Amino acid sequence: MADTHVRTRYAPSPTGIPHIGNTRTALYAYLLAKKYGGEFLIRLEDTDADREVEGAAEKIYEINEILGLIPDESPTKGGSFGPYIQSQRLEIYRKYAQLLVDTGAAYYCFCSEERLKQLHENNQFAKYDKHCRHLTSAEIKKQIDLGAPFVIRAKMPETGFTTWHDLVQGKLSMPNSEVDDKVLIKRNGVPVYHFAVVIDDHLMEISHVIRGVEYIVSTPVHLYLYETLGWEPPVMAHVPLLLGPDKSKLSKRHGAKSVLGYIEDGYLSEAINNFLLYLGFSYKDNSDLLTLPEMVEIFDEKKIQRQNAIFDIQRLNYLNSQWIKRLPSEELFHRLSAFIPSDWPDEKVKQILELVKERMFTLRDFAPAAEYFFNAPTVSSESVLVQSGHSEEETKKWFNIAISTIERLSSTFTSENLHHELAAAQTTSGFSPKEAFMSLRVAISGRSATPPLFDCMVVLGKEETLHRLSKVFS
RNA sequence: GGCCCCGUCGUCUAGCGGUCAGGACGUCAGGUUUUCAUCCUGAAUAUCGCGGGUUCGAUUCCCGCCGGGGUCACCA
Repeated sequence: MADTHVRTRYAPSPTGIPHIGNTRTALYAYLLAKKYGGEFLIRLEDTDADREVEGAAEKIYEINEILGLIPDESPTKGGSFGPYIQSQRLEIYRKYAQLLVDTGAAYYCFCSEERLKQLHENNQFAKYDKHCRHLTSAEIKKQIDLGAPFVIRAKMPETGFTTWHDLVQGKLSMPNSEVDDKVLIKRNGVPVYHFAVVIDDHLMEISHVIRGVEYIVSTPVHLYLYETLGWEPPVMAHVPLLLGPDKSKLSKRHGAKSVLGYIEDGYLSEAINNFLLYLGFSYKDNSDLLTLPEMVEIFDEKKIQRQNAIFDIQRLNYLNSQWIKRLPSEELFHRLSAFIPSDWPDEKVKQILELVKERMFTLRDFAPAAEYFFNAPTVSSESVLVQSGHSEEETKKWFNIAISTIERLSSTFTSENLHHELAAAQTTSGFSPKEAFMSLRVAISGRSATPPLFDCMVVLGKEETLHRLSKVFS
């Protein structure tokens, strides 16, 4: 492979926002191209205008942008093999379709939709009966002259096998008798996927076709087209599917979101990339945190699995929590902006982030964990007494000691000093450390689980800490 | 149903004729911590889908079965 110039492509259809399994294929295509110093491009396969969803293309580009899967050539960026939108290449396809008809590799089919529908009703698994395959040239001319609508079908070989070496699946073989005479050009003159991919992949000099295993069965048609056109076919790499927890194909039903959905849920692009890489791939123990450039480095197409992988959110959570810890504070702070109220002061958020980030699995975990720093919680004296394990009288006394201890700390309101002074006070209070500090914790936060108590007090500030402490029994 | 692909702990996987079948996530236990989380340590979890072969020896090779998946559009 070292002697072929590698060019891969991600060829989505703008029929919706691609789910995460789809994006994994894009990742693999990107990694393969970059590993060999080649190009990665995006081509929009919009040959089915009816299914097109407005804005989908933009979302697709956005996903690649977010993950860093930046194309060298694309509809928006352009390139010397453009246009990269199939609906703008219709003339090109027609030219080659005509060529195929002229050389006898394809033929006109005048069958009505009703006839085809009938065929399907008779046998839902039936292939086209090749009715028009044997039309005489006189019959064809007559129909054409009549202005009869037609489609162009591939004249597939009827015997033998189509065999090829798949980069991830190994040797693959299909009996030609199983292959349908696929429609290449629709009645409206627009090519069908099978035709457009072949033409474009060749014209755009794609060296490796990376796509999901659902395309394995249509590969014989593609290979037939390459052969009759006299073109060298690209290397085929059919990657496995992503399955839901119930082992069925990942779908919306499983909450199969797009990358955009995961970003909204507070997952970092780094973690998503990392997660996607390890789903159906192996590198060490599949838990290393890898950046995109590092992935390019270690990527090995031979290590792509052949079995479908089940989407496991727990692993994504793990990877995300690790990336949250690893990201520089400033960067993490920026990513957090979409997940917090805009009126929370930056400096305070940053302080809290340092305390909270090792407790976060997603960016969404921050706001609930930081909320009480900004809005004083309502704390009942009962909830404090539960923690203190002493009578209200004794607890009040301890709180007064704590309050006056804190008041004595002036310019030295640090975690270390608080710890030192309050620990000393606690020793003579008759309260155990747990009783003493858990009651204070609940008093200032309203909860029994928070970051280290004294750190919280520092973030709160002396005034606010005293205020919350004295409020409990007032 | 035809054709094609796949089958190692719950999950992602290592393994490429002789291994105590290894790691990671998750789970459980312990340690650290005034709490939670992190972190550290340890443990459990796979008769390698089943049944036949081949072989001195099969998770590794072959066959059958079973199970799962894909596909059979003028959708991609």
